[in-house]
Amino acid sequence: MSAIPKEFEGIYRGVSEVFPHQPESEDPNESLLARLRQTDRPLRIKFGIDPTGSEIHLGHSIPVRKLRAFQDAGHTAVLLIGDFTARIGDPTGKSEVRKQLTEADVKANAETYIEQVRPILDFDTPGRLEIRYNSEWLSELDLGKILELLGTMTVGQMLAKEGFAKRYEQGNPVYLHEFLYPLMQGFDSVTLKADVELGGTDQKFNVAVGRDLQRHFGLTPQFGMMMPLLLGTAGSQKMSKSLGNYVGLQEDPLSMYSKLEKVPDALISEYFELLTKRSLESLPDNPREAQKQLALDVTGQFHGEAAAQQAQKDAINLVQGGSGQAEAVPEFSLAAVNFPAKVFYLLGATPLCSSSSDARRQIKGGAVKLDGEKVNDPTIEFATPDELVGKVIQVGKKKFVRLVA
RNA sequence: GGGUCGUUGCCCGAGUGGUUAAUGGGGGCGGACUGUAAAUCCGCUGGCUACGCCUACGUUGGUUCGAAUCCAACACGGCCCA
Repeated sequence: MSAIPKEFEGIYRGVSEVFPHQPESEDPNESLLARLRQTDRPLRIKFGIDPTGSEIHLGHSIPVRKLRAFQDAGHTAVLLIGDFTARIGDPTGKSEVRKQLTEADVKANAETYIEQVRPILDFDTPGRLEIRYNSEWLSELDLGKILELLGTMTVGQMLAKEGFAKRYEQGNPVYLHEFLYPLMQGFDSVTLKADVELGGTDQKFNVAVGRDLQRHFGLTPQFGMMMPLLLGTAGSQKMSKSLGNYVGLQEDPLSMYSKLEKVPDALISEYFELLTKRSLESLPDNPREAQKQLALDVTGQFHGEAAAQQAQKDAINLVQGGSGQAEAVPEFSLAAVNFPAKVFYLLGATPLCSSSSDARRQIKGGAVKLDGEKVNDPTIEFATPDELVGKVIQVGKKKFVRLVA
């Protein structure tokens, strides 16, 4: 991607591929730059997200941030909530079929998603944001229309999709209704009259189908703008909730900061590029310093600078043993615990451990501290909440909770 | 529709009647070390206020003192045939 004019740097930052891509061309259908320069109206930038879970993470935030960059350049962000498609499940990247969700699940998830992206997008400037649900048109499709969609592609073309081909070759099931997914996503682009569709690199096929369908329905095909998949905090695989290596957008400032300040060195510059506006030349040489600035920057985006600063102070205090000094530690109400309570039971009740059995293991593993003092015996018992109120309990180096009445 | 093989814990994948909550790997978590990183080493990785009890190997029944392991039916999937 050479010679991006300064005015479009924000739009092109961290992008791995744009297609079609004829940078020399002045044809607004072959070059996104040409389109951006020549357009006489705000472009419609589509990003779709399927509400398949209740929580989204930094990986999802990348295309959303890109939407924001387009908004800031005067274009219209079209945030598509795939409430209909969520129920089929995007086969992309899956080695097996995703389980189907109920309508109620999907609806509940969709509502939280909008709240979660609120800090990123411009919700206020008129004309800059459009939120749509694809059940609006997909649930209306009749068989005739569906057949028309199906008729635009051959099985061979479908099998060109990496995921399908691989599963098919490995003898894993590929269901016919999965073939509909790329077509539905493409039809979304038709309905929304998208000029550009954003997505992770794994979405290239689906976005390309959108182009084909738009052409089929007599529209100008959209551009595809693909972004790298964010690697998870452990550094080896893509960020994903099921792999447990994610940073959720809803996490409290301290957890968010704590996770980000220990991302592997190898990921620091990529995180900066994809999650912040910092110029990569301005990053400090000292990786420790870079981690801190990264954590501060990203946490600040979601919680405000003051909260991020506080999280940094708290993180330092907590780790250096001055446990009680931290202020913005998330609270956990002891009202949810029956007394007398043993530590492991108490800990199992907090979000720090997944179960009381897990809590026991963590204690045995030497991971647990109460107000900075290591807890060795899982069966220590507290008769009443009184002696616990105000204390900070922690598991490992980045999970803390303050006990309150 | 017929034949045949298969269905194991987050994932992959061993296990073919009795120390099997189930080998191993991946992933994750924790500890040591370090820069709260990486690499390396070590531990943990069903549930239960728990020295015991409960639930687990597609589902439901059956055989047996005893089954993830044997039998039957069903469900789902792969391959071959139609």
